[in-house]
Amino acid sequence: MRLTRAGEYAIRCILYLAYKGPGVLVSKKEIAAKCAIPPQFLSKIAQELQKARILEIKQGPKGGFVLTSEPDELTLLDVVEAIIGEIYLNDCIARPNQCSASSTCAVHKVWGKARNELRRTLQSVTFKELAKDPSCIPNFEAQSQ
Amino acid sequence: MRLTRAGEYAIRCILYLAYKGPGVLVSKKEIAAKCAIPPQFLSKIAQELQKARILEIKQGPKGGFVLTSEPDELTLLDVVEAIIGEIYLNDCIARPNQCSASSTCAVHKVWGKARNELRRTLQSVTFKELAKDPSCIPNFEAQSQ
DNA sequence: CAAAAGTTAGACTTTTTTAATCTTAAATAT
DNA sequence: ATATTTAAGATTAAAAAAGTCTAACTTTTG
Repeated sequence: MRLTRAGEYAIRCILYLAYKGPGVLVSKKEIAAKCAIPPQFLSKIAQELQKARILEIKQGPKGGFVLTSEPDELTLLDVVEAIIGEIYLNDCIARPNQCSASSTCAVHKVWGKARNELRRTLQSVTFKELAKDPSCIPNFEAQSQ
Repeated sequence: MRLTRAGEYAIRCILYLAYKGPGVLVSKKEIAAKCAIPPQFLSKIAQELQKARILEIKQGPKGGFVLTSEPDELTLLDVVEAIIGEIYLNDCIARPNQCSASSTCAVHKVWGKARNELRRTLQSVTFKELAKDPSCIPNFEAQSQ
């Protein structure tokens, strides 16, 4: 019942990009260093984020990542689900057809409610708000480049 | 971000015991069959539930498990946390000292809030209520013993 | 246009976690 | 005493997560 490390990295990466501002290109190297993310792993994460149209990857020298979505429209939920897929808290809710229990089951209802609340909470926070405080970026204070 | 199978099994097992009533001894074999839980795995789960003082194990012939807690005081959260430990939704919140970001970080606050909501939701439901509807027990309808 | 710098994409490996099973031992009703 | 039932810990198997490697592709710049 934990967010994966890939999910945490994705949040940090987008937080950093949001802090720099949408449209600003930042090199992978810089992001990896500032956010303490293994560079190759960051590539994979960025690919997923690009698929979700959250950022764009620019190749070649002077390449890097650019935030394409608006920080005030981009939520924590968007980024988390781009990486780990739609959030479900248990398998029964995720695969109702495989579960022998009826959909009216009381336990199901609780997990469904919990899931909705969690998604709503993550959706209520935008990166515009989050980027006001860059303290969640591990090496934010460190020398640039 | 999913409940483990052990957690699901634990819920079913307790649901079954709660349906039978507190103080009623039910054999492991019966529970395993009715709740579709591998018998040996059920043993391990029961041991954890005993440690948490939710049920008691009785050995020997005519042995089995007895629910020792009151169904109207026993919550989903109690059972889930007995098996998977205290719920945390991300590592930063679970191990704040290992996380380099400050505890005042905005991202942390959101995850902390989400965690509290989730725990509160699971805590708001007792097994007395849940046991009214046994449809979450896979083979509930099947022939008894 | 060729070389250098930077990134991609997918396969592969390692590590960790989860799930389940096996084996030997212990408890207890009859 | 014995048959039944469960315990406890070791072990194995399977699945998921985390990270790395290799070869190829893009793009800037001399």
